[in-house]
Amino acid sequence: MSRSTSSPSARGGPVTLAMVARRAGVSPQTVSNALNSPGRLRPETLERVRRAVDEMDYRPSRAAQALRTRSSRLIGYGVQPAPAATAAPVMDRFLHALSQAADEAGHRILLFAAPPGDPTLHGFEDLLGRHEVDGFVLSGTALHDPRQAWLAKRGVPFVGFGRMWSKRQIGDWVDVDGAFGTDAAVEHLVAAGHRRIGFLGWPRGSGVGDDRARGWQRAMRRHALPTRGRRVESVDDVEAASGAVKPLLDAGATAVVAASDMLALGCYQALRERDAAVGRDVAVIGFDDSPTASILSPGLASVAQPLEAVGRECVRLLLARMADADAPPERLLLEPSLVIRDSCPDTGPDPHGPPPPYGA
Amino acid sequence: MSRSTSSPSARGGPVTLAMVARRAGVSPQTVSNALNSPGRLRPETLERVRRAVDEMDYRPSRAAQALRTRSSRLIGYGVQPAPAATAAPVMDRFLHALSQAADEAGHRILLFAAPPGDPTLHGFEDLLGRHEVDGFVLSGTALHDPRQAWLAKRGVPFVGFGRMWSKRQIGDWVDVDGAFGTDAAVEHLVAAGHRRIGFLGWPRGSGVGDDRARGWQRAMRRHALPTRGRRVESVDDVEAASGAVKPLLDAGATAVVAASDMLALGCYQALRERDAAVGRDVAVIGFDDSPTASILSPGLASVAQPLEAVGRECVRLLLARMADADAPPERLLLEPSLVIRDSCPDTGPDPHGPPPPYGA
DNA sequence: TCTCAGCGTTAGATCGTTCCAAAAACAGTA
DNA sequence: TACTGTTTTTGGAACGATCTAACGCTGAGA
Repeated sequence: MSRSTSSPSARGGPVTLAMVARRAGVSPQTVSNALNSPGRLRPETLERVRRAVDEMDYRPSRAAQALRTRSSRLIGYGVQPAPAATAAPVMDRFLHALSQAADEAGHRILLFAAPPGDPTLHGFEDLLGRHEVDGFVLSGTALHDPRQAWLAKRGVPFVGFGRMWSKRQIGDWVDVDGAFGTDAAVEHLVAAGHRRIGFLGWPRGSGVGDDRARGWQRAMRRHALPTRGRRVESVDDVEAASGAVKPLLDAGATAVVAASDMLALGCYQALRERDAAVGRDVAVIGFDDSPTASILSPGLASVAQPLEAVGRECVRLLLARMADADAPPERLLLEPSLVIRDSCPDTGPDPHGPPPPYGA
Repeated sequence: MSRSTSSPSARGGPVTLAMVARRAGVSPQTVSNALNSPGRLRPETLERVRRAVDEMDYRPSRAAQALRTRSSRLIGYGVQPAPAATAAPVMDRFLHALSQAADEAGHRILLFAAPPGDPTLHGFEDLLGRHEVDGFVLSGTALHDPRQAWLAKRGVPFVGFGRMWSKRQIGDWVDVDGAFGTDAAVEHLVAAGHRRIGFLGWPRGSGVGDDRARGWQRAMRRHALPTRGRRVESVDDVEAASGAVKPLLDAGATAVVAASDMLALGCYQALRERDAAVGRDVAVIGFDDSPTASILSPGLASVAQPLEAVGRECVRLLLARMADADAPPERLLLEPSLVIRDSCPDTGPDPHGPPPPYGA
């Protein structure tokens, strides 16, 4: 019998467990066992049930399963409007990876509109109260984020994309090692012959930004290169960044590592204003590998986050947590990778011409 | 009694309809009526039930509701990795708007990984077979997209973001009037004094691209401006676009309307290569108002899609379709808006200097 | 011979809600 | 008072799956 002729939508309601059981000549529970713990059935019975399931194109009703098992197999993800414009594509790729990983594990991602910074956590409360989700994936974790503590207190499984920047760590998380990324950027620049490498970061106090600054500093120290006065700050805005980076350029930096592609773009603008060429005169490396980076000219070298891996790991940790609430927390730091483009050629700084003044 | 003390998670299982009924001194059915058809209750009874619901912080179980009503109140959305890099933020904003609108209507968005161009439509089949979703929102509709026909044949409610480009129209959709956008762009350029306005589009045959070309052509004709030889084509890639636009610039175009921000960026690059200034020498207008557009320098004027409105309307149409499967199809064309930035100054083309040759 | 554990299977209850039809309460008329 | 008709309320049966406890059967050990 072909699938199409016995298609559920063709006639009547959906195919139920009981219908399959009748056809296979067993009880409904046996069909359930065939699907959930096939080891309990005699091989020939199993085969008979399997055939019936297949012939009737039976699929268990999610609603009934959810009611009975008290588990919806749904994972909540609160969507916020992307704060920085360049961050949107990052979240887009992450969401896709997350959805794919969840699907493969028999779960799905449920979106809910999370008003940014809603202190009442009303959305979470609602989803939980109605048993709509089994757990949450958090992203865009801020410094004093109340969500982790709130969820942990109620014993709700969750995993964060982004570590906790406060001292007290709560729950599982997956994060990208920003320091590793900027460290690698410096390493690459040094290998290309750069010595005067500045850092264009966000204002201190943001966990992510400070982390990225740390990697630059660490690598500079390792190579015995000075860092004092070679770090400037700006909010994530092209104009502001363009202004902020000027002191670095004035002091003769041959390379700039930026905490975001947006900041790197400010660097582009500052260089253009003084008729310097990005890449040839000054190397620039950004962070996030946003779509903008690849379409700029010259292409912006950037530190790319392994978003597919982050999505996969988030799902893995969350499922592990749901399976065992008392397991010790797991925290994962993934390594980003440096994407080299024309803004950062291998040739290094222009060796001829008197080196301009640098430093105090 | 405060909410916190009677919180469901505090002790025992969840608060059920029966528990509320016992407290209010009515039957479970009456509580259900109080929530679903309050008009049937005597005002004082209603008030009593409402108070009990409130005091116990009761929320109906979605699983049980879904099982009984055969409706999950979930809307499926297949996430594909964004094809063009610059398109990602567009989908991000759309998804947020969609989620918000769905939430407000008491529904939620369920993501599922849709392998791009999967002809088996396996994901859809699975979601439907298990009654996981009540309907679908489609996006990224291609020319010979099989999804609409497939869904329509089975009577599944759906709405497309993007019209159908084939002759046969199926189902409801919401789309952005691309021709209106490029028409408005030309209109703006003409008002600023431009006459030699070229169009940098995608290769013919893509519905979206041809639509955007049509608006340019329409506006040019209206102003009795020639279009022959003033339209060039390129795939959505900066390098390719940069090469493709050269003939237009060689012929002395003072303005270029592009079918995407990516193409517009190719135009930026071509102009930079010949030391011409974007905005001053040649005006450029892109399409999509991607984040990249706003952070470029000079800022790229672009046609912005009303994504929030599209999301809202998608949900509205979908709910209407779910309420009445036989209603006549509704199709909505929303107007994009022109975002003016420095790439397109009001002053128009430089009047001095001999006009370079233009045309065959 | 009797007991008992192990095996694959099954009957019956259960999850929390809504639908249906019938019962109860109420109001208005004869 | 009895009768009719209209609210308002309620018991019982689904919805479709899974869980628990127990079924009959076989074979090993006492």
